[in-house]
Amino acid sequence: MPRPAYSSAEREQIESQIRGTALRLFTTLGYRETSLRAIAGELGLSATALYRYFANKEDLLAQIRSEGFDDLREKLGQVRASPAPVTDKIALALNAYLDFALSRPEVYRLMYELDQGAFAEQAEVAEARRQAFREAELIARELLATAQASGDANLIAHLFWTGAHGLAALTLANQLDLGKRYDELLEPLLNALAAGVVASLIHPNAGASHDHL
Amino acid sequence: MPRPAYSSAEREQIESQIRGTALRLFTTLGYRETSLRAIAGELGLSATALYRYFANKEDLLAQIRSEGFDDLREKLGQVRASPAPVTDKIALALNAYLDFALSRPEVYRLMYELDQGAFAEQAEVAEARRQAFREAELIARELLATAQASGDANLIAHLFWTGAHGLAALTLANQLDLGKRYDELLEPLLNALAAGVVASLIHPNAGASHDHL
DNA sequence: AAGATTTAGTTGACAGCGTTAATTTAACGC
DNA sequence: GCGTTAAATTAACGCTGTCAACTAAATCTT
Repeated sequence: MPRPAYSSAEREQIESQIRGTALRLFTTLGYRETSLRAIAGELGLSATALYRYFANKEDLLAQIRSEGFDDLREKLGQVRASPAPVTDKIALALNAYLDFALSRPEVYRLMYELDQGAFAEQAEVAEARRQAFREAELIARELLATAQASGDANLIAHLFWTGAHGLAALTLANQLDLGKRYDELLEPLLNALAAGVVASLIHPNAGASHDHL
Repeated sequence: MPRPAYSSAEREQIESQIRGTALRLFTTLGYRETSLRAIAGELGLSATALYRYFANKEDLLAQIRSEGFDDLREKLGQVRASPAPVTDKIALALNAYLDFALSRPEVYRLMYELDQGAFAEQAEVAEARRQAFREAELIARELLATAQASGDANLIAHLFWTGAHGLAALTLANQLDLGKRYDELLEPLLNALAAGVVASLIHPNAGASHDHL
């Protein structure tokens, strides 16, 4: 018999090392500016050796993305499982989401902002993302049940997700003109978003809420 | 005296042609996959000739971005100037925003999703973006004045912008799990967002609106 | 008419990229 | 030591953005 292949444990460890180095360089230099040669060099390998573990550079990125969505799901899952009153969980989840995005900006950017649309999202990534979204949906469902209100949990989750991503993306892109008022504005923004989510629960089909004006 | 330089009109026309070709190729192939040689080739020029009109590829992108924000500003400006009741303008502006993003997806992507953070946004682009944002702020101000309510127009505009971008970005990235229910969900989503914006007007510092639960 | 001067554009080259094919090195059973 | 198989390397390909050196054209001055 021939030289044995690495055990799946060994293999997974090597893959994890590569992912780790890649992520660190992606974070430092950006995805496009990081070369396979640089990643491999840090590990004492040649660039082409990486092809034994990843189909290509894009596949390496996909694995990092999936890991990111897994982490996000876990964070949201913790909020869902927390003993906090259900009514607070939307705001808590928003905070968790923002926390995640801001504490690991390049991962978040990689998760959302690259090449999307030009190529179809890889199935593995899409699945991880769906599972993370699922957590938001479950919180919405719990909220509906507790409030004994009728409403579309999926719609609420979408509103949540939309607002959270918008806030995270613009913050990361430095496109919120908050300037020095950053801290004073971020919290009201979060609260207003949470209020909007809750409002959509009470009046799922409400228009511009002319009853308030 | 020497050979005269192109008049600024001629120059602007050439630059505009380059931008147009570049945008078309960016839209078709994506920014990274489009080479300067390809752009120049379509115009019957050599790649290096482009350097007479743009400092580099990134600068070419910046000009396209600026144009995009200019167009967005104009669209929002039309909503602001429209004879519609002020209370509808938030929803109308959201629609205009989404319209813009979805009708020119690659431009929108270029405006928001590339390299941001790694490098500082170019001043020219930042200015165009601020002016577009200004339109949202002016609508918010008008809304506040008409309703004779107190509130932070800047905060409202940020909430608007956040929601609009989140919705646009996720839609473009195909990351809204709307599936076949797309049409049924997009409108409620838009309405809920608009309601959230208005709600934040009435209670600028409201929490998770416990008075509703 | 003949430079001189300045702009516009081209040609050629460079280092670096992702990726493939061919090859070498290493680890095992016989 | 041999065959066999896996792991990793080396060499190469075509491509990229960009720079330096050059040519072509157009105008003014003499």
